[in-house]
Amino acid sequence: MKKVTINSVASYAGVSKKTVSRVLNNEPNVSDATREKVLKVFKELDYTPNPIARGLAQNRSFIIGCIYDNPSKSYITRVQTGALAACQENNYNLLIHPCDMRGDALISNIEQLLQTSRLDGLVLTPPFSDFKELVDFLKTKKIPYARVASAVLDDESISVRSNDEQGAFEITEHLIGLGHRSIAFIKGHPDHSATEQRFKGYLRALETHGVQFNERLVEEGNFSYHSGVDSARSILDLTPRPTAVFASNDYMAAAVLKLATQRQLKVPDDISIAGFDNAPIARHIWPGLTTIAQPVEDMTKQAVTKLIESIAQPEEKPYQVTLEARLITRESTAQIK
Amino acid sequence: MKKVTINSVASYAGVSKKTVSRVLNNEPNVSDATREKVLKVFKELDYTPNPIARGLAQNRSFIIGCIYDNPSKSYITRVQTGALAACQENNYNLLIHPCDMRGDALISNIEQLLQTSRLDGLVLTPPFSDFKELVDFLKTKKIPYARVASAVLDDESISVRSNDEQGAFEITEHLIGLGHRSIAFIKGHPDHSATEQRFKGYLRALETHGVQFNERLVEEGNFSYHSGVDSARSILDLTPRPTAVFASNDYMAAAVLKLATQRQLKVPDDISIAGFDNAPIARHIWPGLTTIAQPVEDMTKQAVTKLIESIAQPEEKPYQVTLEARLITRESTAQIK
DNA sequence: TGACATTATGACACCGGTGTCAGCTTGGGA
DNA sequence: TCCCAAGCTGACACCGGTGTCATAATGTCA
Repeated sequence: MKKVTINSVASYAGVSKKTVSRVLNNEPNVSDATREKVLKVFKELDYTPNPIARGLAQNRSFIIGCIYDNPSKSYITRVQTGALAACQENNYNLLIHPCDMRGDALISNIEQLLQTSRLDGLVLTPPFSDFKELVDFLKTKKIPYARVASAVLDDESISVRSNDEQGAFEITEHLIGLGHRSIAFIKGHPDHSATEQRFKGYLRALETHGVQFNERLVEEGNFSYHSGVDSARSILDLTPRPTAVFASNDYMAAAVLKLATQRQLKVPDDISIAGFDNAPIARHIWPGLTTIAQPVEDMTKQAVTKLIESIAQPEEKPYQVTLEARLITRESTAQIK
Repeated sequence: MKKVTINSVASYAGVSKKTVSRVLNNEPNVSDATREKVLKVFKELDYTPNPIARGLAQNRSFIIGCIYDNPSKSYITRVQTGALAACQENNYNLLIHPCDMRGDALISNIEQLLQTSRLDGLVLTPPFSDFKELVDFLKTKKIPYARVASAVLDDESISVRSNDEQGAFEITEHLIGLGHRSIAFIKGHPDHSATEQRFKGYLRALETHGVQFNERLVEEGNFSYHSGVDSARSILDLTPRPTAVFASNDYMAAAVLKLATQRQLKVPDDISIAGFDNAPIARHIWPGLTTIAQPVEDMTKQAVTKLIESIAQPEEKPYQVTLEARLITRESTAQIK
């Protein structure tokens, strides 16, 4: 079984390479008869163009990079799912690149990645979506990029987000509606812009409903389960104990639930717990977590689709979209007793 | 800023392209003086070879594909971590390709993938690791592949596994040691070879310790949380109720725990629960799950490293290794009352 | 019917590497 | 001193596509 290349197709069809190339790329100026003939040969010879050769000629790799530094594995999985969907539709590949947000070497690490892999574009997921230094670097290097779940839509680039502030507002409002007035809050990782957004939503809900803000009820977390345990300890030790806890993601909420249960507290009877993200764990534990569902796959898919479009036609075409988040109530929150 | 290519390096250093290529690939027959000179120019010009051009010349893509169809996201994440580690060390990229194990189109789907992406090799993760049809296909196509967590080491290929049977034996033995004699078992997905292995370990432990096997205690699951819920329902409805449940993975074990808790059963006082895999959820819930930890990252890393080696030097070099699994006891199992 | 615009096609260079092979240096042994 | 093997180097083709430009074929209009 010999390799089928553009040359074999050309000679078999009795046309030049270039004509075959034209047919391949749906270029104009090919007569219908010739196009038909070549297409038929494609079928007969079962021809697939070699993306590497094409990449060399066009100085493209047909690979999109996705960088992340996120403690939430389920979030990453969802991002990958969305990105893969977009890539598959456009015959792109996805290169995943976990890296360390903090290290000094970050920028040079990314530069290295771009150099060696010749990526056509980069998807920035939290916390990189709002990492100004990196974004500026990509801008000057003219590397196409798209941002997922960035806090703000402030530039001419591609950015798809969901409304974290509004989500946090709604879930806090839900707790207030259940009669809670002492609602603890666990913040996320300071590098993530979502952290501030979710906190803002919490504050706005308190204010809207005339609930006094109490800064002793706020704990610093970092989105990891472990940090949730620490925060939970502080919160459960408070006297009077808050009647509800809103953690900035489900892992930390799960940690609160675990510690509360260990301490013989009944959830939601003794304390209500709410999370954020609708991670799998939110429905894998008892009681299930009330949380906010974000369309992570959809966000990422849109971002990557637009990114690939912008690679093909590099006019500056901003695409800035905010998708809605949705409250999901489960058993972990209830009317105050 | 102009692109730095092998040509610029060559003319700058005053040697031929080929000599630069020799230095790049550490080939012999380059004088030390020349080598030094070229290496210096590499630094000065900050040269990085273009993997696409190299790929075209050598008919390689420097991309490894990883295919999976696994309900356990955390397992996939761990596989990716291991595979990425090996890839990064060898300047390879990882292409992830979720696909449907059952569909008729599987083989042609994979064929399509290989055609369009020109992968250099494939990592088969469960359930594909033991999918004979696919393995045979790859063999005839002479596509290098490595198998992760396959049930058996029976051929001349690359295969890294951990000892599922022994792990299941140990955890069952642990339960027997705690006084349990009525131990329910939830099987995994029939397509996964681990399913049978774990069941065998369970049986062997019963036999070794003279515990009568009772087939009514065995439920069919499929590794998903949801299937765990169904199995849990049947098991908890049994009279007399078993005093322990061993689920073939942690998600199903978590489902048993959730249902038991919903039904006001105390774990482990009323019923002990054990899982398998040491997934994150095993320590994120209360009580934490007693389980078997497998070196998934390490397995995958070894497999991919060997795979890349075998691509570079395609002599038939089997690499068949079994790593050990480890019992982790947490709060979900206890002495029978 | 002739002049000219438009469409269709192919020859050829090029992308940035690697493989082959020939030619030039060296050094060691006869 | 001469010969030959081994070491070093470069010229050139090649991998499989795409871009540029010249040319051939066709159509249009006066």
